[in-house]
Amino acid sequence: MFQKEQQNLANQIRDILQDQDISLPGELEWAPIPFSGEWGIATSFYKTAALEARSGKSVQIPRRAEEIASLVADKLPPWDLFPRVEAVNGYLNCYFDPHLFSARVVKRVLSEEDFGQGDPQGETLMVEYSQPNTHKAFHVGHLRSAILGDAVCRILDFAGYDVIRANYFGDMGLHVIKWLWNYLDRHEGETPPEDATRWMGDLYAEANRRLEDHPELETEIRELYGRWDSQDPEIVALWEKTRQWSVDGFQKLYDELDIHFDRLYANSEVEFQGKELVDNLIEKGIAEDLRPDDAVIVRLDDLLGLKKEKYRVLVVLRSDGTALYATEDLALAKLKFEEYPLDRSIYVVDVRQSLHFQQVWKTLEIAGYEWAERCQHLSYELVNLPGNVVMASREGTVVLLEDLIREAKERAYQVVEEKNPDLSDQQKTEIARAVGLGSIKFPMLDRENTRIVTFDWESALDFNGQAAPYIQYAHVRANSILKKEPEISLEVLEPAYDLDETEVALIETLAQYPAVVQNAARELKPLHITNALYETARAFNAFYRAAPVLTADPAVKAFRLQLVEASRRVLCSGLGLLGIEAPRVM
RNA sequence: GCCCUCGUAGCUCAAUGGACAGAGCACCGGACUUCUAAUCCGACGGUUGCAGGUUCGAUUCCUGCCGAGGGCGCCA
Repeated sequence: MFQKEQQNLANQIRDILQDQDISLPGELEWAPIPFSGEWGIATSFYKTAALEARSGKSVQIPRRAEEIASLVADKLPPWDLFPRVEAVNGYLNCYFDPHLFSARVVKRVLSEEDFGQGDPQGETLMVEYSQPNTHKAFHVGHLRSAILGDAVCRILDFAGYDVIRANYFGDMGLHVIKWLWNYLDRHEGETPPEDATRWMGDLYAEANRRLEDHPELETEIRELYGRWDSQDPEIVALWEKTRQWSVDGFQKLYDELDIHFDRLYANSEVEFQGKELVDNLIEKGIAEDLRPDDAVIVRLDDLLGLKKEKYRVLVVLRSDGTALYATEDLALAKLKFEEYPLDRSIYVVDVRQSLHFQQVWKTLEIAGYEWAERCQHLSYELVNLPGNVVMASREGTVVLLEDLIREAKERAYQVVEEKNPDLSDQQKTEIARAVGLGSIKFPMLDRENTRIVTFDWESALDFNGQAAPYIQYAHVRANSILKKEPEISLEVLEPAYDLDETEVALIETLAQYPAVVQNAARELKPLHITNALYETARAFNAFYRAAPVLTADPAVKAFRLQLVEASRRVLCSGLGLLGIEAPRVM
């Protein structure tokens, strides 16, 4: 957050080096000084020395880097912001004046409406995530896309991008037909109970079991699919009604998780457009129509003249003319760019569909849609059960989301009861929700997207250590101090006392928050937020232990209260970016 | 066969190509008359899968191998 100071410093260094006929290889790169208790920024001159070496001078790079660093350290004029400058190992360490800078950081956090919020980037992004299938259960395996996509949207939005949140329902396909068949056969006239999504899933599982036991019933399925294709009004009406049951059920879950969307797409919506697009591909000679014996295919590698197989062959329409997922995805990609002025279109979908998306977008690119290259797959690994069991609705190896949420809240409630029995029941319930949901979301966000999450109850509901409750608790601690001193001045004065090292460390993490937000947005990685937030919480806890606030001398107290408020804001803001609530009490 | 991802402490995971590779969990030993101990402090723990290469410098980039998982024309 000291870009201006860095720039000034960099300019001075550039001048000094120019006088010596030394040229920089590019912009100087600054990083925080990595030693604990030390506070400032550092840059190194290895690249500068390496540039000299490459230009023909015979220099030993490490020694030369050291030389340059010392030279700069000697010539740099004294500056109140950086009272101490030293050259070590080819690095130039510029130490902040702790009083000046701490005041500046705290002042900035307190003066801004939303500290860390980025300037408008002038880029419009669509993020598609969650993508549940109607007429099926919603289980823990589906959760990562929803939680990851939601966090990415929150981060992008905060970082200054214009974000459109999209969902894409799988509301038609073989699974839906199976469900409708079983419903008509066994459950006609029934309406869903309170827990509609579970019931929808149960009926789907029942349909699968029946078909497995009696494969001959497949003919009935095909017959029913035919009635759908010919838009038999009775079937269409039933589909619309039952589909809504699922959609309403999903909405309840999304509300519970505080996950929301701006635009709901459905594959039934793009089925027809997809077929049209395929016709168009055939006309252009991009797709080969091999019907009725074979499907409609796009030979991507041949079209691109690739010798080694890379994109392979994409089937864009079944031989009987019915639509595939690919058919619909072609149309959906196009529809998104027609509806919105998108700079990028991001798909939060698991890694197994990686090739599929490469194929779809490459096909569109060949067809001349210039926006196709602005489609991006944010792939993530699956959520497994212990023993490397993949969740599958058909095999019954699932943990239902409803169950997970209920259990998480129950366990959190028990802990609140134990820690804080005097709270009202309503308060306990609210805390249990915040902590329970946080403990579900955090494990999906605090690791690389490309890593498999192994879900087990024990670790998901372990409220200790590097997890959401740790951060929430730090927030609670800040609040409990502020509760006792509700009137704090936002006029930040330079602290007129020797700062405790825990204060310096805490202020350091606060100062880095805006840069972390930008980095997380740029790389689409909520992991950067969880890391930074954990560091802030840890620094706050250390401060909390070492530096008394309420009992301190008035001048010390005044500044520390402001620091507590600044910390509280950053903790709350960061949790918000993850879609996790920051309770005031717990 | 081709392609993708992963391999770091006993376990789960971090680390813009930079300074001694860091946390949590587990185990062991400490700290509540305090702004709430859902906390903190200490100890233990490493040939970053292996072998090369690029670089002043590699956990990070490249190549090969080993191991795990995943994908590859009418599922989504």
